[in-house]
Amino acid sequence: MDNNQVTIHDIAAILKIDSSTVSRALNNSPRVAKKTKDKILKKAAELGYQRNHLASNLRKSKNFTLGVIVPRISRHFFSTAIAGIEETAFKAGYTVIICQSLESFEREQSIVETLLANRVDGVLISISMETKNYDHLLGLKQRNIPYVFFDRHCNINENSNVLIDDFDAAFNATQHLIDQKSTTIAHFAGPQNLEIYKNRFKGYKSALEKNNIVFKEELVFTSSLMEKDGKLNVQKMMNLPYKIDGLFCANDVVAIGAIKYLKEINIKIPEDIAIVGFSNESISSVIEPALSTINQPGLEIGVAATELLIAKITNEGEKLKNETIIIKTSLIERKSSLRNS
Amino acid sequence: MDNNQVTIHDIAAILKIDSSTVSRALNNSPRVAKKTKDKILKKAAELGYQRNHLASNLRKSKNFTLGVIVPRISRHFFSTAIAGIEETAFKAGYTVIICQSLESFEREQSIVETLLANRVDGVLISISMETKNYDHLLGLKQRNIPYVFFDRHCNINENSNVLIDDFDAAFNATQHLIDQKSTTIAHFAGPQNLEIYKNRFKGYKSALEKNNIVFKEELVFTSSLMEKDGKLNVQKMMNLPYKIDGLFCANDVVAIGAIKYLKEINIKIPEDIAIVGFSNESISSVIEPALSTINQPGLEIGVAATELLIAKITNEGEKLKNETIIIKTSLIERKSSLRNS
DNA sequence: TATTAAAATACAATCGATTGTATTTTAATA
DNA sequence: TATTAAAATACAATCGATTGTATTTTAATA
Repeated sequence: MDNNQVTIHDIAAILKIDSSTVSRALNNSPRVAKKTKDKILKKAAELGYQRNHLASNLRKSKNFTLGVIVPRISRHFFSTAIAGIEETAFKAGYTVIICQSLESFEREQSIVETLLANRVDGVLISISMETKNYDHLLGLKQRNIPYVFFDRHCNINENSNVLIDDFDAAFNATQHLIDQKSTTIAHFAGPQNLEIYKNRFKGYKSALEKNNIVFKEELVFTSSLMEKDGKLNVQKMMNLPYKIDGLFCANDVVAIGAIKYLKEINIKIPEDIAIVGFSNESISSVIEPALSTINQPGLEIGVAATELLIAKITNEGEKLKNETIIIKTSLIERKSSLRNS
Repeated sequence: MDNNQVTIHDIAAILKIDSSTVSRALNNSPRVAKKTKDKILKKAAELGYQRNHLASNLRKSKNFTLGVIVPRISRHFFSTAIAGIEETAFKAGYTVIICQSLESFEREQSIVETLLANRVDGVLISISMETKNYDHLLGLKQRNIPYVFFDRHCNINENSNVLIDDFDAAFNATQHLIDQKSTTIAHFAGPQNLEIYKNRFKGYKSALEKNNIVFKEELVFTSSLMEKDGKLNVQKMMNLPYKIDGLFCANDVVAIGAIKYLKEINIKIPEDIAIVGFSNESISSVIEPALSTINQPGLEIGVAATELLIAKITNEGEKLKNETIIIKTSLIERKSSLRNS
């Protein structure tokens, strides 16, 4: 099968030298004389030697494999994050196993089990909407396998995370709606067991307070943020005795659902109601009116999370302290919220 | 590091039995007595034994790793294909290395090199727009590493492919435009070095012929099918001395670009010009008017390609003949082309 | 019961690289 | 030149599982 793969033993035999010296030379050990090293490297290049990672990793009892758990690969944010993860991991010599929870807690649990069975060296995780407890991550802790949350993290302490400042972004989004003369602003919130949605909610609330707008519980509609939820939320919203003229959505998908339905029932965006979403999915610049949203740099988040994870794996001995990295977001102002232009 | 991982030797020692017997029992070899097998499996379960794949694969000199080369992970079609690939590969015990060519031939070449260095057991590839020759795949052939093209294949024979019938789909799309009373139909074509775009072009042409519409070279605009190309193509198209009332685009992205610009210059879709795209990206149902398109089932294609590749890897001895699997597509009729409703 | 074949198990080498320890070679100093 | 320390290299075990061959045990038959 592996027909003519060159090994260190082939090189050793040709040069009449021990394979341990060849190994050390290829790893640039100071224990090998410069002259010998050169000779070995030259011959290795000549024969087209390529290290057998299986053997190397077996000996070092390291897998050079990372597990990645995301809700859904095909979401634009996650696919760009994965691009960053793959690239960073690959450069550092790691292979990546990508798994989708599909927002199911049960699936997420079994994925963790499988990753453990595959002896990953570390895990990147963005938890599902159903995830409310974290016992399924204990196995990782027990086996001393480091993990880093990205985007959808959890609220237990002593974790490493790569996040955006959801509170801040939501605050800015809401403030923007207020700046555009919205006075009665609704919020389509995500599952409140997830920190990110909790913080987006808080940011919304805080912006209202700061502008002396009374917060009304009835204006908050919590759902799984699917497109259909956008329609359902709008229907409920329309039954309220308020003239709602602003809407901050916890993601773009639910905002798109809302826009589609609002147009159906002939409500003008942004004149009657100004809307801001969250995440900058690619659909958001295409819908009409184009959706204002928070840009969430997936690639950058993926890269940072992977770098942090690898640092944790590598410096395991020194017990790298837990770190939380915050990646900057920005508000993209589009037609769905711009009343002045 | 790997603190308390149980090995076959641990089980062997406890049961006072040889590790080779333990290995055979765990692999359900007929050489081990049922009674012994049961004893071993029970103890293995009790100790939470998990096979060390590194050791196993080293011995079998197999990597259980597949390489995947796609132009861009974040394209909806590819991200869903990857979901299918990951899942199928994982079930069969394979890990997947995902690489993006980003439509660059140079990058594609170096990716193949890296995959070789990583000793993948097989490769799934959807070639870049720049790829015009296939010498970079010779290394795979030489080392007897099977590969399967999916979607973007190439025209050299003796390959395995999982494709859609681009000709047929394009024919149907064009026929649909004709059925909707289009008489002068333009085509936004993709790079003609790629078979898929060649076939889409041919399908378009064939539908015209069948309906006795004279094919005009000037109505074909070839580009890289980016969004900006949509605008550029429309500008060129508008300078022609024809009243174009139908447009078949080789992908959705260029169609979206076209629609956006056509709206800017106040041309009515579908009344003035009916449009059909290709691939069913998620943006296509969101644009207004919603874009008619060809549904290209990414997940299914990914699954089929992976199954075919693994079959080729597994039956290497028997030299599985090259196979081309065609996955069914369907025309999704939306507002951008429906004049009758 | 003795003999023989078949079944079950043990032995030992192996996949390829790494690494602690032992040995040899080289260079430095008396 | 003889002695000693340092540098370079060789030896050998190891990571954990697999697999061909040898040996032992069991069952079948005379």
